[in-house]
Amino acid sequence: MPAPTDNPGPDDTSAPGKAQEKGPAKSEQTRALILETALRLFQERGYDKTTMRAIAQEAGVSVGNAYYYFAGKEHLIQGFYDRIGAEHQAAIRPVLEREKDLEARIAGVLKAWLDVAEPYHEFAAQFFKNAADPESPLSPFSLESAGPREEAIAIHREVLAGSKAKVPEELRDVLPELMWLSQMGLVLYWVFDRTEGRERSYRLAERGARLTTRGVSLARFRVLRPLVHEVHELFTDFLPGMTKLLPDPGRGSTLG
Amino acid sequence: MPAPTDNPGPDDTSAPGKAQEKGPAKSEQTRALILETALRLFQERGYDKTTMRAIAQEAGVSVGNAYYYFAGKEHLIQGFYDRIGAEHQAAIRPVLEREKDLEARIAGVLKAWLDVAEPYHEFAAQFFKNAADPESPLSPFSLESAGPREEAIAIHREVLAGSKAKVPEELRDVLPELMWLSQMGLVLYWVFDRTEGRERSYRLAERGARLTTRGVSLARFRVLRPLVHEVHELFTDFLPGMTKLLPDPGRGSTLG
DNA sequence: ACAGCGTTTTGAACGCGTTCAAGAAGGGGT
DNA sequence: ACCCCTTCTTGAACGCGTTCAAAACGCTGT
Repeated sequence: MPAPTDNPGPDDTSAPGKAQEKGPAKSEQTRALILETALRLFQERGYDKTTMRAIAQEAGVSVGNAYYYFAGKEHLIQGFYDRIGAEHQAAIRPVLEREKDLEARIAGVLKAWLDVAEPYHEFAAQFFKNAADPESPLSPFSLESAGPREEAIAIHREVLAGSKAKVPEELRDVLPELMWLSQMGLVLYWVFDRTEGRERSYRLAERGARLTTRGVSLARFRVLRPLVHEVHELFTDFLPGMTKLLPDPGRGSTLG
Repeated sequence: MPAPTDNPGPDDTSAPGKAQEKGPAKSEQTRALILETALRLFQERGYDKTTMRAIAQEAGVSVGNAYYYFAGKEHLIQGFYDRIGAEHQAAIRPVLEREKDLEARIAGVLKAWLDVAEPYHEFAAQFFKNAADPESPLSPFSLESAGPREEAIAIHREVLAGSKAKVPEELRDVLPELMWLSQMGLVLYWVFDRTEGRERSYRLAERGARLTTRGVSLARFRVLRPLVHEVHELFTDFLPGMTKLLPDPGRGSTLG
């Protein structure tokens, strides 16, 4: 367990001093300074070799101050998630406008992710370690990541909606989530990928896009009804419930 | 990075003193003692709350001594992997002899795993953290895990071979690996599963078994040819290569 | 100016994983 | 017996993430 994150300070993504009415508090500047410094050092030296002391010193603050704003070292890499997410959103815009073919759209979105994530590959493993930990708020499945996750799924919804492909009724709801899940698979593969320029990951993205497209277009055949139904059931039952698997996040007042 | 694992001491799973000709060296006893103590304490107090100092003290040795036998704290949990693997092998024997129906065989094997793994669920997350790290030898995809991984895949091969289901030529080779991969998916789900008695994981196992079975039996239809071909290609191309994605493990003598 | 109070900042201290130089044990070989 | 070499064992020391009591700061009301 990293830490209960019950700091007295403002939590991640929360506003500065709440009693404040004025502009961007000094607090936000300090917070940003620490974050920027951390991300820079992570990129320069790698995650493990960047110490909290170094971050603090380089930012011109004390160690304790860093912990006032961030619950722990791993919370600093949340900044990378956000950054990648934002860059990805920007990168796919032209792709989704240009391409109308489903396969091209999927491949485009996936490859765009690989593109923007490339600079961070070196320590991607590091945040994957935390990602696999159900306790960690950094896990893509965690409640805390619900926002970014929804955004990512929305991308796939748009990929699907903007294409001319005919998607069977039954799949329409779950498919985006399924595509997101397979994207997580790609990410996992990518993390392990040591090939030059992440070449194999790009090829996997292409193949995955093709496979998905074929699957979708075949899904309307009669023989596949039971299979499609099965897939649909499995993912409606188990995917949305994933976050619910985690312990209830402190139901303070149960109204009873 | 945990540590280069180039200790002077005997490596995991290696014989004791090599110059020795005699029986089970004292060394092996010490090693086993430390391991047993560690596993016991992990189970009693959880992984994080068990310190190396406590393990050493409880085992009646010094901290340094533990590090002589094990490259690091996380290497101690390798013992759990082995234990689970062995217990699983034993647990599936009756299942594979009794059941001849493919779906029942798959479900049986998966549920058997959930059964034997249950006592370790509490800190399963901990070893999953390492598992997602490509650098870690504990990752199920790592070269170091090739042995256990092959064993696990062999189980699925046997599941398939011993059933009366007709498996299309093209899938016969890759299917066991695919089933193993989906098993890893189940394990991931299980790690996150907080429901009573891991109830949802069991249901997912059942559903997964059904889905796989349906998929296999449908795979012989004509319309599905391209899809099956796609799946086959994707997994022959990318799955076996996974370990190859990792950096070459010191190619000492390249024979040329 | 001053007191009161929330917010922000500090840095010493703690606990833990890990390392390492030094020593103890156990055998041959002479 | 003695030396020498490998194998094993020790525990102090190091580095790092993290905590916490105390101080500094900034603001508002009087």
